[in-house]
Amino acid sequence: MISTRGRYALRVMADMAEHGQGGYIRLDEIALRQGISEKYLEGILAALSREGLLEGHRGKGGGYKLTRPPEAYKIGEILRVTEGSLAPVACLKEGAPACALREKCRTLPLWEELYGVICEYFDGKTLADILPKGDERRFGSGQALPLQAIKREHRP
Amino acid sequence: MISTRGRYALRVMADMAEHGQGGYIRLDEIALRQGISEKYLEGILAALSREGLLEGHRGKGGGYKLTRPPEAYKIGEILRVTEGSLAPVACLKEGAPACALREKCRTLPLWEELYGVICEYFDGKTLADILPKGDERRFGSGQALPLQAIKREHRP
DNA sequence: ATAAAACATACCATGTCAATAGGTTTTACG
DNA sequence: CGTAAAACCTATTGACATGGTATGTTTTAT
Repeated sequence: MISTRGRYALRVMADMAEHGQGGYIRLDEIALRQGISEKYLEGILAALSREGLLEGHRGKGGGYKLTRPPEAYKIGEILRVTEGSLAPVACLKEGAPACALREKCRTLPLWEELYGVICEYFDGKTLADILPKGDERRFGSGQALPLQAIKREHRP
Repeated sequence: MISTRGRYALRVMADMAEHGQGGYIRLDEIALRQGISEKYLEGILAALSREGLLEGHRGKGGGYKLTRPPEAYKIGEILRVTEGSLAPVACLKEGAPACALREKCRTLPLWEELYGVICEYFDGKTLADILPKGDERRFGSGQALPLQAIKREHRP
């Protein structure tokens, strides 16, 4: 199951895409809007920042901002950073101890296929897909360069 | 994430389809073959029995057996009985407290669609789909139970 | 110099999971 | 009958994750 960590992350990223005009957004502002505990949110944004999905700026006037246009964030990417893994069963997680019955297991193929379905689902959608229709905010550079390519990549 | 409860349930149902010839199979036999704690398995089989997916018979010569042919068990059904719900997020579970931001939530449609994908996946497969190819065991033709044969088959 | 903000670390309360323990009923069979 | 075999039932445990809190430290604009 997807925990609040990943769900909050998605909501917050969407919030930033909607409310950020290219400038930094303060954490407490986001927490207030989304009804999330400030301190708890800190840990989530820290992880997203560490992995480069967000850029944090310290000190007065600081905050966080997106580093890419919404179309360039795969939902799966955001969830993996915050949830760790999207594997539906423990034995498919990275670093999981090899199952002794692996070869005989009747259900392993089932989980593997489901894992594929889930990844396809989450990697086939971007942050832009969960924004209100027509919310095409211009970002810093505003270059169209990667946009169509990205869209084509994920929307066959 | 699917816990061991649901995963064990599937493996055990498959085991019973493979090794039961219409007769009752003792719990400890299954636990041994599948490498599952006997006592833990008790609780799982009890639930499946309570919901009518299995029939339990007490006393000497008792055990469990399937109540239908494998094709008639949807994977989703087995998992729901043992896992409780297949909802990918807490807010979609039955009896979950209504989310205050439900109407504004950017991510709710995402979870709802995923929930649909998961249900489709699990309800589109049956127990027969995880059995070895060509394993069309007769049911109801209750031949005498070859328990010794089973034991010999699986003890190296 | 100061205040605002991100960043970092440790802690806690709760709940679930997997497993175990110790019993009670039911049933076949000699 | 009596007995052993089996399912059934209830409670407890230890480990772990989750969601959240507390208490700082660094950086930065003014």
